[in-house]
Amino acid sequence: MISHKLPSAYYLSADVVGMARDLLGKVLCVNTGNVLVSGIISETEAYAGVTDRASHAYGGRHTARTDVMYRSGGLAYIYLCYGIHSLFNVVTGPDGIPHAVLIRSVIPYEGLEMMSERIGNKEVLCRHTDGPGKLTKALGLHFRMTGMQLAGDIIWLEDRDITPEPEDISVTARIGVDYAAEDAGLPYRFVWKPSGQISFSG
DNA sequence: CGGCCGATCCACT
DNA sequence: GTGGATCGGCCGA
Repeated sequence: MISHKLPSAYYLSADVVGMARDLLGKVLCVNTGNVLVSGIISETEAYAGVTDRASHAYGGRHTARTDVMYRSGGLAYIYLCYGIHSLFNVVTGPDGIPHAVLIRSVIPYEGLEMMSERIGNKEVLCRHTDGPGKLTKALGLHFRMTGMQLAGDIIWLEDRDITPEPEDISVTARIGVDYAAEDAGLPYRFVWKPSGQISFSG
């Protein structure tokens, strides 16, 4: 069987905004306890290195938590937000450049039974995975998993040739970053709203 | 060591 | 639309 897994080299692009756009339609897979769950990425935000006031690495801040952002692309950066939610980011870019893409929404894809269990045995709908804190709960991603390789066999991304139509993608300012002053309005958020049936060629 | 705060979510009104 | 939950990280003293 063909592997659709994205290779480590995929994550090395220095264009973090382009990466955020490109991740739409990719499949985020998580395998814990020998159970696979996955979702199709439908909303992302770019966080652009040390110059981005909204980034945890702004101004070169480099702490135990943010160290993973500075490493070569292809790692998971997962952190606790508001004391409750784990938020999942894809670390991108070359070594030393702390770029990351926040995954804000996915479309439930595989492992619906496991996802249902995780969200309280409800029927799994898009509304259960359409926020950064919600999708990590459904997929079983936890901030303790930060630093994991994305080309490994616990967390990885796949290219299943799911390609968003350009007209179905909107670009907006990022959510919840008002504190970032002049960077709050940057067009770094990408939202894919499929207008028709999602098609698969792979 | 203390205090503040957050890349959110949900229950209420 | 509003406010509370909830706690690790970060910074200043």
